[in-house]
Amino acid sequence: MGRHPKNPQGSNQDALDVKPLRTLAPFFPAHLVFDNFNQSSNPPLVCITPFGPSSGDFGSPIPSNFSPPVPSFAAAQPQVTPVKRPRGRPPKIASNGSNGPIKATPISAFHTPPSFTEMDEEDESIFVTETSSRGRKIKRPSRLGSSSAERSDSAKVKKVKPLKPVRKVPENEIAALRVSYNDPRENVEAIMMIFDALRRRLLQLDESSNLNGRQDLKAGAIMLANDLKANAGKRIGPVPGVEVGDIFYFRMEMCIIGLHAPSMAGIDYMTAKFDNQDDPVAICIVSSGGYENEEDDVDFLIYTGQGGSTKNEDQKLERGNLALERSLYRKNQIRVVRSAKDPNCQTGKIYYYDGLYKIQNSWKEKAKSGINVFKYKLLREPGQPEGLAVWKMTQKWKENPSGRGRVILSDLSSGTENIPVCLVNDVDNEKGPTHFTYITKVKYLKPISLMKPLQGCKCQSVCLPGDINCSCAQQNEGDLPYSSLGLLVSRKPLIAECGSSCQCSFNCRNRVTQKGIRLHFEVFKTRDRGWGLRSWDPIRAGTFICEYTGELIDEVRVDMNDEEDDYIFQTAYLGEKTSRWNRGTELLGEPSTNESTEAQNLLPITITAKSMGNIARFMNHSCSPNVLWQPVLHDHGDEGHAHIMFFALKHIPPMTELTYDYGVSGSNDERIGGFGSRRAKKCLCASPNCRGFFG
DNA sequence: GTTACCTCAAATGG
DNA sequence: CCCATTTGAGGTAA
Repeated sequence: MGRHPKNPQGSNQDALDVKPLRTLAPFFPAHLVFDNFNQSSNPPLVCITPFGPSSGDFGSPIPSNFSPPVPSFAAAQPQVTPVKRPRGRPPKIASNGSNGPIKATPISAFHTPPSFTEMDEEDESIFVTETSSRGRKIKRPSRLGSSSAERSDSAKVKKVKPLKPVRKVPENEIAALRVSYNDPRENVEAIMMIFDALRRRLLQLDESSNLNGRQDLKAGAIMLANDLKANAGKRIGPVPGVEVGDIFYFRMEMCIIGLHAPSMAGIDYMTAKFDNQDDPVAICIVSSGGYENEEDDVDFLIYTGQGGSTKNEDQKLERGNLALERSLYRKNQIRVVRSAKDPNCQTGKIYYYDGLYKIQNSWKEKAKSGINVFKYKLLREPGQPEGLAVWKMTQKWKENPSGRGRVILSDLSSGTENIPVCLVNDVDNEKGPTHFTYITKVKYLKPISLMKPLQGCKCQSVCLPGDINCSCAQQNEGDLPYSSLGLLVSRKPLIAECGSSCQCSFNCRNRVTQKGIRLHFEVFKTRDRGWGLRSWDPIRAGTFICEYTGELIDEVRVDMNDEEDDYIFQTAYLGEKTSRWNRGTELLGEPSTNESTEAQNLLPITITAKSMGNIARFMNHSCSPNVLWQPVLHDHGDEGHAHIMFFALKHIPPMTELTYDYGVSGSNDERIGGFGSRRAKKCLCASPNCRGFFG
C-alpha cells in the first residue's frame, strides 16, 4: 500500500472497502455535508436521506438533477449503456473501439458537426460568422456587423470587441487532411501533427508581424470548426490511440484528440447510464499544479475540487466536484493528466497522460486561503506502464548521471558534445557497440575553405522575423525557419542558417543546428534491434535533435558491394510522415506544398557513419518514426553537400526510442529506391503500418 | 421532447 | 496580477 496522506477522517480505506456510511447515503456523502468530520475517525451509522440537509455550512443545496440512490454497490466496473441519442447525427465513435471498456455515450457526443452545405451561398469567402460547439450558427447582433454600428451611436451599450470569425475551409482544399487510418494511434498522431503545423505557422506569422496571439487557441478553434479531431464524443476509460506517457504542450491538444474536452477546466465529466440510471461521472482530470494538490507520489494523487478560488468562497458540490463524488460511488476509471515542469518550453509546463485511476475516498478541508475545498484521493490502477516514475527517474539522472544504473560509458562522445552521451545496457551483458570514432562534424571530401561559400546577411545583432531586408530570410522563402524558441516551423527542401559570413551574432535565432546537441541522450541496448538512441528529456515536435555525422560519400564512389555498411544515410526517401509534416497551413488558405516533387529535386546526399559518426548512427528505423531529417547549410554553400539535421517529428516522451524512416530498398518507386545493392532487412519496428522491410 | 439560443465557469497562457 | 479567449454544460423559452 502506498503512503496515506493526512486524511481528516483518519480512515485508511481501501478502494474496495465499501464504507457503510456511503452505502446509506450514496448520493450525498455525510462527510461532505457535516462540519464535524474532525470528531470521529469512523462515524457510526448516521442515516442521512439522499436529499439530506439541503444546505450545511459547506454543502450547497442539492442540485435538482440529483437522482435517487441506487442500492447496487457491487460492480467495480459498472455496466454502462449508451444514453439515448437525443438528436443530430450519430457520434463518430472510433471504429476500433477495442480499448474502451465501457461503451458510454454522452449526450454531448451528439454534436452536429459543422455542415459545409449549410453555409451561406453568398459567402464566397467561406468565413462563417461563428459556430457553437453544436455547429449552430449563433447570432450575436450586439457583436457583429451593421447592427452593432447602429447600436454604437445609441451608446451605453457594453463595449464588446467584434469576434474574429473562424475560418471554415472548403472540403476540397483540406481533403488531404482528412485521411483516416486503420490504427487509432495513427489518427491521433495525424491530428496532433496538423494542429502543431498550424500552430507553428500561426506563431511564425504572429512573430513576423510582432503580434502576441494565442496560436494554440486559434489552431484549436480552426481544427474544431473544420471537424478535424480524433475520438469525438466522451468516454470512460482509455482513449483509442492515446497511451500512458504521451506528452502535450497545450490543453487544446488534449481537447482535439478526445483525451480531455474542457479547454480550461481541470475536470472532464459526462452523464453515463449505470443500471439504467443517469449519473454524471468524472472521466478525466488535469493536475497541473494550480491548486494545493499532492502529486508527488507515483501510485496516488490527491486532487482538489474546482471552483471557489476566484470568488474566495467555499467550493460547491456541483459540476466537476459533483461528478467526482459520483465517480467515487460508481467506481469508474478516471484518466489522469499530470504536469511536469519544463523550463525549456514557454509555458514552463508539460502535460502527460499518466493513465487510469479510481477515486478511493474524498473529504473536505480548509485550503490555505481559508476556503473549504473538496479533496479526492485517486489510486492508480495497477498494471499500467510507468508514468510519473519515468519523469522522476530521468530528472534524477540529469542531476546526477552516475545514478543511472548499468552505465557502460558516462560519455560516449568523450567530451566532444555539449552534453555527455550515456552508454547503457539494461538488457544483457554486451559491453557496447563495435568500435567507431566519435565525431561531431561531417568529414567532407575537401576542406570547407574550398567549398562554395554561403551568402551572408547584414543584420545587426540578430536576424528578426519580418525583416524583408534579411538575405538569410530571403533564402528561406521569406521567413526565418525557426521560431523564437528554436523550433523548426516547417520542413523544407533546404534550410540556410546564418553562418560566418553573416554579420549577425551567434545568438541569432537562425543558428540552431550549428550549435550542437541540447538534450540528454543515451545510447542503449534494445531487446531485438541492437543499439538504439533515446533521450532523458521530453522532446517537443520541431526540436533539433542532432546531425548525421560521418564521412560524406561521393555518389560515384559508393562501393555498392559493401553489404556490411549498416551505417549509411541517404536522402533518397523522405518518409510518408515527413511528407505530411507541414500539412495544416491549408486551413489558413495557404497553398499546400507538394512534397513528393521535393524528393526528386533533391540532390542525393550519402553519408556513412560506419567508422566515424555520432549518436545519429544509433537511430534505428521505424515505419512509424518520431524523427525526420532536414538538409541545412551553415558553414558552406554547397547544396549537394548539405548537413543532414534531425528534428522531432512529434512530441516524444522521455525514454522513448528515437527512430526515423530509412526508406525501402528495391522498390519500384523511384522516390524510395536508390540503393539497389543494399539488402532489404526485415523490419522490427512493430508499428501497425509497418512495411515489413527497410533498406 | 427538441431546438435555439444565452450565460457562465474554468487548474490557460502571455 | 490582469485579462482575452474558448469550450461545453446547463438553463430557459418557444
